[in-house]
Amino acid sequence: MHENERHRIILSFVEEKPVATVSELVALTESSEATIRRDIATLHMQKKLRRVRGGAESINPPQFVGLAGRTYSVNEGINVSKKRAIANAAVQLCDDGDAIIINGGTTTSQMVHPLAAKRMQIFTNSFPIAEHLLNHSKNTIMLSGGIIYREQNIILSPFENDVTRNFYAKRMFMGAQGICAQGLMEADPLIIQAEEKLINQSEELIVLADSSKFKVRSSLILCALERITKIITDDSIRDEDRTMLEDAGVDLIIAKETAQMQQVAG
Amino acid sequence: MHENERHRIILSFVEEKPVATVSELVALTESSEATIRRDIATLHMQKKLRRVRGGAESINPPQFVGLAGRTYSVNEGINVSKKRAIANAAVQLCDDGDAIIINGGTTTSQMVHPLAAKRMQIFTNSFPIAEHLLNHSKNTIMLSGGIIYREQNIILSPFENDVTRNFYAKRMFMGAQGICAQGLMEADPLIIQAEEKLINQSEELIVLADSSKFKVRSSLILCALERITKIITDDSIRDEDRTMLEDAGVDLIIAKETAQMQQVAG
DNA sequence: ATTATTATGATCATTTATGATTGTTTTTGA
DNA sequence: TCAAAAACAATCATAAATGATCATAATAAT
Repeated sequence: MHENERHRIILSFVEEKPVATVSELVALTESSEATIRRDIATLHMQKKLRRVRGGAESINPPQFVGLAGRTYSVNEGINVSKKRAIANAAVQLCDDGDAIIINGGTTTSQMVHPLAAKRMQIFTNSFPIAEHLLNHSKNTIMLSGGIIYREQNIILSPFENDVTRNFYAKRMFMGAQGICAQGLMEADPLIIQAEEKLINQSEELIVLADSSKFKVRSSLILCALERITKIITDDSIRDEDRTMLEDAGVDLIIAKETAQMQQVAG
Repeated sequence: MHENERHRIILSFVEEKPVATVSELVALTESSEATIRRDIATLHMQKKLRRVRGGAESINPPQFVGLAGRTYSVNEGINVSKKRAIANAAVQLCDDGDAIIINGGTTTSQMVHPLAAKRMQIFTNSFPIAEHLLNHSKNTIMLSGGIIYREQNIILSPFENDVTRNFYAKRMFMGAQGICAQGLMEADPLIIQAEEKLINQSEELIVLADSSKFKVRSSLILCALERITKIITDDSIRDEDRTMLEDAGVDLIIAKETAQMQQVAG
């Protein structure tokens, strides 16, 4: 058996177990312990797996660590105070008794804190949002079903059978990776899929996006600007972007970090 | 058992309790006290937990509302060591790579600790089970969608659209409030509803029930004894109940408590 | 075909993980 | 306060895992 062939077998096996032992891999590849150890050492150097005494373990997936988790940490730090102001403005659009949909994301996650004081019906596909609201609020929580993707922190079903179809709310809140004339943009196909499942389940589509998002373009278009009811952003938005939104008929809400907010007609 | 697996089990268990004792962890991992103390020392160095006399405690804020949370506290104290032994026996029926279904309940919840060392596909309708496994294991977690009922700690959809229909596993594990000749019994209609949704989604139906359950009768029949593949219980089961199960063609597994577990029970 | 190079397997000394034993320290409760 | 029990640390023996070395087999280059 060729080295590469063994490596592939080893890597696929390692994914299936908490820790794959040397003897298991010996049996699987019908080679000697020495060979397996050399393979493991090589793959360890290549960071394809982690060598541990007794065998090897998978290097991924990263542990899921909730709202302030590591997988989000890259984005978490950016513009937190602006995101918080935007999230606050979003929650101010809601009243007790309302039913809303919240799509998972770093900006929408900030909504959980002001939502803790509310008494609403909240449907979400974000496990950490549900977790937080369940433990820290009295809201009624409804969750989409499916596989929990740890990286993206969303619950997504590959099937058509999905309670998502049974929920309809006046307002849906979502984030975005980028906004331009083409529409809302995302980079991760999984997130696109999750958002597409939800996007027609509400009357108003409210997008939470700090002003930096207007510079970002990604590879995947989620929906046209015209579909959006409101965009909540911060006061650093450029005039040209403001005009772009006006042309598309999108309401623009500027969230002030001073907790005051100002509405501009669109 | 590998060091890493023990560490996961230990960390998983420590989160649930004010203080996890050495003997509890010995029982849970089936290793010696010396090993557990070394593990605790290691994890203490890594700041994954805090070492205290008698065992270890979580490093996180002490106020935790997870599996041992408020709504469970009534039942939690009853027969914990037996439930733990039964849950252990249940997990021993599983191999890495398997897909299983776990129905929420106090007994099935005990499965999370041994499951922390596995690598499986786990479908559940219990939010706390999903929460715990997501945070403390590398298993793939799949969740049913719907409304989260805080009292019963289950996710339940009143609709037919439900990803539950898309999942099928070799084994499903569930608890019960009572077992008698009429079949499995429950008292709460919501729980009946949740269990009925799942009951046909697996080949084998494995019931976890400590021996006290054979004395309980409730108002609602969930399913006939004949539908059950195996029942895991403890050695206090009466002969007449044993015969009843034999007549219905149900396999009986007696989960033995280890010496340490019995100590804990006292 | 021959040689050089590399991959593999076997052997053995070394290191590491584990469990049992023993003696010491700390806690508990009378 | 003191005695018993529990928890702990230290040590050692054993078994497993590993690393180093060398011999052999496979492969490539000339």
